[in-house]
Amino acid sequence: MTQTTPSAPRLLLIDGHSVAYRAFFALPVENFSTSTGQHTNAVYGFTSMLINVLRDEQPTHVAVAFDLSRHTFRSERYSDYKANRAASPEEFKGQVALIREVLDALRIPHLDKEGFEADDIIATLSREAGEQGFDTMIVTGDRDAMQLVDAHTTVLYPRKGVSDLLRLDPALVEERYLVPPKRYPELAALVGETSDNLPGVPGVGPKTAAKWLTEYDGLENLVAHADAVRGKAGESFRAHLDDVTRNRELNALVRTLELPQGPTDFARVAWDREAVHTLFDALEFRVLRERLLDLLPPEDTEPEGGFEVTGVVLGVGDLPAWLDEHANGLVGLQPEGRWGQGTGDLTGVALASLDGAAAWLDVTTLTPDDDAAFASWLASESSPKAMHDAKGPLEALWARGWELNGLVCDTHLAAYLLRPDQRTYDLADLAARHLRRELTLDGGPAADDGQLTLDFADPEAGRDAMLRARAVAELAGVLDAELAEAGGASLLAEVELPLQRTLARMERVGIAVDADALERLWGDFDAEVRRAEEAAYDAIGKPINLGSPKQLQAVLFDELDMPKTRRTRTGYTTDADALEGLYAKTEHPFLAALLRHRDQIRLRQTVEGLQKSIADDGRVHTTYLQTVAATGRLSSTDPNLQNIPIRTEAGRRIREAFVVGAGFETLLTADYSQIEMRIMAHASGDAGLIEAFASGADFHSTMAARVFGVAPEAVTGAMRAKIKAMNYGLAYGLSAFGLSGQLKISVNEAKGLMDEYFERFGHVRDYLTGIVATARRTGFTETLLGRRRYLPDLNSSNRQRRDMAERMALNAPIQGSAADIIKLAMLDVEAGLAQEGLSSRMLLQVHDELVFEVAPGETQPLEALVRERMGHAFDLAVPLDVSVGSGRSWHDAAH
DNA sequence: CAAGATACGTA
DNA sequence: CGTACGTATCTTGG
Repeated sequence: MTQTTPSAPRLLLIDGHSVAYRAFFALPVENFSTSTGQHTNAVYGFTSMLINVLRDEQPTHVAVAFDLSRHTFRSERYSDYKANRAASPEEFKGQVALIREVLDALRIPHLDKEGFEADDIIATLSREAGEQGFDTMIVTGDRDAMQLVDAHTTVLYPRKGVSDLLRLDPALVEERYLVPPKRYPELAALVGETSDNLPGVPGVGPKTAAKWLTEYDGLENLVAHADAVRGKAGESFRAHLDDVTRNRELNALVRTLELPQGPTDFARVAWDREAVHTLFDALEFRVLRERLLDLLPPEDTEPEGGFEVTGVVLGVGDLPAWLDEHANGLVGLQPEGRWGQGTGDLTGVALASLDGAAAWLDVTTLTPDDDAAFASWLASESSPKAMHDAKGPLEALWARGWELNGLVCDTHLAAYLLRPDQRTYDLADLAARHLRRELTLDGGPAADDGQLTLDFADPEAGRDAMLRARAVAELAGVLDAELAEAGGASLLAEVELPLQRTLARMERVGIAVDADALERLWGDFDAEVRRAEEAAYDAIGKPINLGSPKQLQAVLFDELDMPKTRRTRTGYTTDADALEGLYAKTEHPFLAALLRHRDQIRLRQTVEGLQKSIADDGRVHTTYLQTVAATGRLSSTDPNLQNIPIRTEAGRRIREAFVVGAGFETLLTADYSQIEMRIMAHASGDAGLIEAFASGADFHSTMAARVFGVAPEAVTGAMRAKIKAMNYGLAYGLSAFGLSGQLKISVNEAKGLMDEYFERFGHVRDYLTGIVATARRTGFTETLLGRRRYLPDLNSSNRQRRDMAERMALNAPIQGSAADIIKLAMLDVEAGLAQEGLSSRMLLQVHDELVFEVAPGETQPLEALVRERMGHAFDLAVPLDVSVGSGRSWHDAAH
């Protein structure tokens, strides 16, 4: 491939200590620490700077120099050297070692030398680099480095913090310091350097110093003619000649060190991706990781460590023969194009076979013969294919009229099942982690979202896609094997893979909305927003930004002097709970208006969001994310249809705008009641709990009757509410404190309630403690279908982290098993629709609820089908209760 | 301008 | 000081 390489190699040298120290003071240490208490502000700042410079300067060679200790030849020569410097703060210590770890992971060499400073190393390397024809960039906060600037050497000096780097070339050095770079240390010797504890000549500043140096053509000559220097400053100079001479000796950088490595040894190489991930996980650098991954991977990858394909760009009529020859085993398929909102379009497809052959097909210019051959191969169940995140591409394939069958592995889904709490499943990272291979792409690692645009004028078009296709094909085998090892093979093959297609269908179909109804709603909510706004302004006598927590805090706690609420990181909370508490105490009309405003503005924006997502077909097409929730749930985005309001009357009105589409009869909703408690009953085997479900009576009341030891008809509303909160809280790792807060009772009372509860339902307690104990031992929790979630923090020495992990461990198998069950139900229902030849279709999933669009005359058969299939998706020790409702809108279909 | 914090909707 | 999410907005730091 052709790459425009600059004529000269570009060497980046960084003064590690200087930059780290700058970063340490630029970024507030209290905002940068991991949950284990390790401070990371210097590491963060250094790494952030490094990423920026790698991106902006595109160096071909990189090295970092560090100071070893404060004992150097300079401190030998002058014991007060840097003696004014405070010992480095406690929080700084240890961060340098972490920076070195970062460099190791990035495979960037770092050097130090006993008795010398990082500056001297850099001075030596920059000299060598100059002699060897490099262009050199030096990042340092130490001004002594100015003396190194020349036509091929630039200093990048942090102006403020560590991200704003000033680029100093010879002209700029002269402009700023009034002398050429070579003379800078002479000037510094006269003026002094407080940070090094080198006093200069009193009364002599940069201007005088520069004037003298110019007049006498340098320090040496100036010293020789010290007697001739006139004025008070001249006297002062003569009185401090020794200081000046010493300063000059000390600030001269050593350019002739013996170093084990030279510039040519610093060529950039591929990162150790696994180490990067491990380290960034430990440092909790989320954003930096993303920024790092956005960088082009280094070009100098060892070929044997990367992916190679023999790629061809298929021309007219080439496809059938290629498929015949190479598509005999598993083929990796890498589509390029764009997708979203339930549809998409493809520009091209790369195919890669495990025999090493790869092909690129421009699907926009296919002949009818090629099209037919491709369509038939795609649709063939017996031609095995692997893809990475196939759902979007599948919708794009459908949009071109192609069917896809024989997808035996999706590396995105497989990687998720293996490690469900990763943030991303970037193909290059998977290759590094599971194949220990570097996937080096020209176009950057961005193609996962389908937004990559390819330039077809480029003859290399398709190269990246072919490499990705090859990586997918190879990964498929490895991930399958790892998954089999972890007991997750059937979860992939029988649940997630088929579900992906089901979700694609749901996304493609979308749900109809009544745009006029939304318009009216918007108007109503908007009017309410304005009214509340005015009421709020009236109540405090002036307008403020009601959406600004900061301004609210000023009004509530300073001006109105209300009692302080719960603390947040930045002040006092103004959340709805707290405002209601304040209202109960003060009855201030501002609070009522504010709460009303919050409500209405939120409703308005929900409506607005929906309006913006209405597609040309008058329907809203959400996107389900299948690999985001660590428990195994789905999530919904763009727009999120899993958080449409239901709890308040005003909110429910929004559900009236989700309606049955043309040609269909009604919407039908079906949801599981108390599925998580049923899973708890099943998994714990608690006889009391199982019985409570078997009775079929109101669950919370039944439970309350048992806990309080009263007859079912004697259960009061308060008793039921307490037990209901307890029931729901159990699966979340509820504490007595949390329960007390929620029920507004004392911690003691809450504790008593919990004791009483567990007294009656002992197996529940045993089950819950057992989950945590097992997970602590094995390292993971497991759902009914064997879906794992790894929780290494269960053994953390940090109590907060450990407690958090314990709550996750309690919740994951329960929430995850519920997710398993509804996923099975979705597949069963879909299969049932096909078997029974029904035209009704599944539209939405909201964790324990499914929404269907019912074809004319199918209400009865669909309801029967849904009840049957959802009710028997998985065999539990208690019945799976399903409630069903139908109506013209989602609201009306509620039950 | 991007990232974090806050607030809040759902199960 | 219960879990799992996504989105809008404001604030803050680069």
